[in-house]
Amino acid sequence: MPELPEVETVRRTLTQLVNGKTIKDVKVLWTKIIKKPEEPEQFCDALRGQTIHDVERRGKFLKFILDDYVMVSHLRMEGRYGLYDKDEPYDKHTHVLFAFTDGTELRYRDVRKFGTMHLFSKGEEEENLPLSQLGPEPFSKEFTLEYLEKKLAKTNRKIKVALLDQTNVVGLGNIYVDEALFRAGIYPEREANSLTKKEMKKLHHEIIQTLNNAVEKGGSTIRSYVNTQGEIGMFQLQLFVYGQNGKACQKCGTEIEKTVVGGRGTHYCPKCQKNKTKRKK
DNA sequence: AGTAGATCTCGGCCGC
DNA sequence: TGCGGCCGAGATCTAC
Repeated sequence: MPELPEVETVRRTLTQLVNGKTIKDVKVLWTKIIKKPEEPEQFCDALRGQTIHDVERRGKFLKFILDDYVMVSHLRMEGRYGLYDKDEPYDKHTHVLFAFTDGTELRYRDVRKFGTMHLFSKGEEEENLPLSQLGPEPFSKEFTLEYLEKKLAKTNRKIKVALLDQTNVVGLGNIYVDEALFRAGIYPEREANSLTKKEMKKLHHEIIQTLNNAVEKGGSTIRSYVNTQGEIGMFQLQLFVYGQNGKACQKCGTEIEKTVVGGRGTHYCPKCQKNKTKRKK
């Protein structure tokens, strides 16, 4: 569920909470979360004594920059980080604990246990999975209109499916892809290569805008949001279509519909996002 | 090479 | 109260 804006919000908060802290010990209670190295014990051994210098983001992944390593962490659906006092009890959904030398503890909670952590020697993280295949950041100068046009022109996949593909552009998940398509007025099942130049331009703009608005909102309203459990809060933009099925479209009043596209629940306004798949002539 | 579809990760929750 | 089975999001794997 956390997509680029949520991950960015978590990153900003995390950075304020853990930068400069030194790891004294690591406990892994659910080993399947640790994907690299293979032995969780090696994961713990490597991290002991390391100082966190920064927390960065690549797509939906968090990167913890340490002395000699980079820990790459994906929250998947329900992963959360929180800073606690080491003596505070933890619940059954807490799977990884990073104890710092100052008596605080960074804890990873994940009800579904879908999240992942990879530990790389510094400098090796970008050239290996899971980061190596990722497309450009939507806010970067690489993500130009021309780039998007080129990518989408050579595929007849449904536009929603193409946008969820993180090798094309990173950051969009099921929520913001529906929102961006709504804002751009594009039917989610349109073949990517059928988009007109004008639609392409609008879409490119709305991808950036949708994500940027969400980041701004998260950044300004809950800059350092930590709930009473010490957990870092996530934010969600006011949504036009996602989860709004059955409700009136905020732009035209038509009822928002829900279908399945590429196996994903898909929300759209049948009037604002007309199906123009069959273009005449 | 590109892509559709399968697989994998689980606890919550639904219905019986 | 128990339990089989489905759901969901995203990355990755597999087969065409």
